[in-house]
Amino acid sequence: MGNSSWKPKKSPKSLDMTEENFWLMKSEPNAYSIETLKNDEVTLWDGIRNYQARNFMRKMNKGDKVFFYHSNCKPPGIVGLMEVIDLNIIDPTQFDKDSKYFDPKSKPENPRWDCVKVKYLSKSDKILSLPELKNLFSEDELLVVKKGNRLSIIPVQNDTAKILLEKI
DNA sequence: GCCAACGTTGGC
DNA sequence: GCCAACGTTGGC
Repeated sequence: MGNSSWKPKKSPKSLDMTEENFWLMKSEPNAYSIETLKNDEVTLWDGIRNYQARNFMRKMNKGDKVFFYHSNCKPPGIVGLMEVIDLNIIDPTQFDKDSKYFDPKSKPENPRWDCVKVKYLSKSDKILSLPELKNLFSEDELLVVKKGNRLSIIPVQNDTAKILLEKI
């Protein structure tokens, strides 16, 4: 449960009507879990190799809230909340030959992949399971949790986000 | 620039 | 382990 009393921020950037305040990002807990983030406190959301997901990260603002979703596990669902604290960071793993995210087609003079930095806010007492999310999400939002969908980042509408915040 | 083949994701 | 639903690749 979050202790916070934050509100959707009113920064100068929010004059931009395309601003999104809430997002959902997926990670397999085997690869990176909410517990790991809690220990790390801060992490780079690197390794995203899907253009649409990358483009969503490019639309993020500092202070945006992100629902952390555990995928490919039992049970899948939202397990916590984090906050975007830094933007437009070149993903270092694309140039790391030892990384599973190494991209030989990406050149340092023209990097293909970038990402955001997030910080831990809270871990849910109880997982918000996929069946529950299917009832709460709009059609667009369901795209991220659809079977076989490779999109791992999606904007969450404010109305949906308010409901989710009550439940995590 | 089409599209068939292929690889990956991820719930079930 | 199955397989639907995608994104990517590459021959033409």
